[in-house]
Amino acid sequence: MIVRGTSTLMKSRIQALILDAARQALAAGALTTDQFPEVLVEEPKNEGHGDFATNFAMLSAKTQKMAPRKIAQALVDHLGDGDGLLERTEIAGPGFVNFFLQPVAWPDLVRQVLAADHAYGTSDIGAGEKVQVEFVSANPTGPLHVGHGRGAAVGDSVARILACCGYDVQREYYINDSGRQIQTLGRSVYLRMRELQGEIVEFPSDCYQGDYIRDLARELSAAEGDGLREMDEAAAIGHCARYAARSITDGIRRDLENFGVRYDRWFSEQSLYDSGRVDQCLNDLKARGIVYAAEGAWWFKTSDLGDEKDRVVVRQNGQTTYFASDIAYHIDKYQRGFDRVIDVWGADHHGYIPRMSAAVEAAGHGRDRFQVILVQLVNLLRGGQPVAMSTRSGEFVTLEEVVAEVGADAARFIFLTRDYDSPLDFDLETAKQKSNDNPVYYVQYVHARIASILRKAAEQGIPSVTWAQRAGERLIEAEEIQLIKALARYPEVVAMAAHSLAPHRIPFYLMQLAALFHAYYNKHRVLTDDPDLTMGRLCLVLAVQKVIRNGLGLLAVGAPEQM
RNA sequence: GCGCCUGUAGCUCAGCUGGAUAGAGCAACGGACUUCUAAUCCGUAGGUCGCAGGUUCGAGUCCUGCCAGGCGCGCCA
Repeated sequence: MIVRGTSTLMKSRIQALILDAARQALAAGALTTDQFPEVLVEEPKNEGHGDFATNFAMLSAKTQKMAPRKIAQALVDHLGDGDGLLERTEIAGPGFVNFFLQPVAWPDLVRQVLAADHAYGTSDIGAGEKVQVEFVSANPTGPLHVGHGRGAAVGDSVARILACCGYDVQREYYINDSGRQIQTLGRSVYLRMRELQGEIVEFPSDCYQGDYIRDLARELSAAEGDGLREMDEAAAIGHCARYAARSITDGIRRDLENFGVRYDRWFSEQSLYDSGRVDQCLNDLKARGIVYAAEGAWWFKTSDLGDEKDRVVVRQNGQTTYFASDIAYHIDKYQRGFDRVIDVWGADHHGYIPRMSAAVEAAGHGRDRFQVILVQLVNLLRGGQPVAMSTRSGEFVTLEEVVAEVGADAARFIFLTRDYDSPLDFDLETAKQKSNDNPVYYVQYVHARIASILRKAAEQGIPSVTWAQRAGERLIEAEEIQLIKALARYPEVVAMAAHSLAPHRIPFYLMQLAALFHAYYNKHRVLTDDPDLTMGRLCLVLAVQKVIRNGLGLLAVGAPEQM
């Protein structure tokens, strides 16, 4: 793993030392085999256990056929000091080797952070792999609600994290602008228009009930009501459908932009039909016997590929199902050259995964190239009380309303401060609070506070913060070393978030870093009478500020200069 | 009935893919502002990691079986 700007990062240096010691020990006959496990280095929770520790000896016990503590001893006996990096080592517990670093080894990391700046935390672990992240993809039949907001925050953040780690990422929104629901949308608008024109119409319960349908009807009526009256009903409904879908899609795009989310591509489902790719795909699958006719319909043999039963792709009435266009869509994704496709779905769609995976596999792509992030549902609360949400009745709180009430930063942070595998209670009152119940401000406050220090420093005649060895050497307080260690961890946190598609690691890391900073701030002054000490501390807090900014950037949350 | 997700402090949640004495915030209690922003900090208290087995040097983490909650199980999307 190459982590830019941190190739001399402590952990990898320790790993190298351990591996080297193991080889030396083997050469000296102190070990029995070169079957070494992966060298795992961790930071012990307990400070008494050193700066780093490895469980190499325990993991090797079986293959080496030796007692763990004896292996540990062999390692320690052949360990170099890493050019003065190590102060001492010890063997502890069942066979841990604990490493204690020279305290002076840490401040240089501040220099590295400052030098890397925006690039600190970026890496090449993605190696340019082409990844597509498709998220939200809500049907253009109504405005986005909070659940979509969670999906948007997760999808966008995953994309940012992957891009940060050297993946070639594309964000895409799939517009379901075809099919029966769009017809229903058109009919809903059409009927509301006739209502506006004074007709008494019975509005069916399976039509979209929300007020936004009336708004659309009003707009359309004002713009081209006359023309529509002259059309026959079917043509008018079709026209209404296209108008409404386009208008709602525009609204969705605007809401997402206000939420900090931009897509590289908006992909139309209808375009798959227009270009004949759905038919082409079905014919191809029929030719291969994967799609077969039965009971007057066409079925996909998903049961051969792990699904519990076969699925219909063309109904008895000749109409395709959504599954049919989804197959064509996903095949198209791979044809566009993506090595990996990530779909972000609401948890209520989880039953769809086996058949989609089956389709991807049938198209000749490995299952590891298709990943679904299932985002659990959002319970919207106000002051602890559930807020009624029902798409059917049209009574729901839209994403736009939530963003207007609590702000995009707070909303995004809350969405991302929970594992998407867990359901989320989103309390509007809590989200508005500027307290520690609402950690986005806690983290942003660090950035603002440091900005304030830097302004003050400039007033006192220190216009720029520049690293100097003798200044860095003054960073010896325990809180300072702790802060630097936290900074050192950042690139790994990002890499891990990318590897396990776990954006929530970023906010948790930032909260931890913020806590260390606030504690430091309360205990020590940055601006002192001692120029070297002051410069050393300015370097440190500037490095903290940069990491906070970089981290918040992965969440698309702002880093304010003042609050 | 079957499948997926969840179950960790009073509440909301982490727990780095199996490591050493399980953490944070809120709420509670007690402290700290003539100082670079108190949207902050320090301290106290709070636990049978849903339950029971199993795997091994070692389990909140992995496997099995239960229990509870959420979501799904259509020729709907």
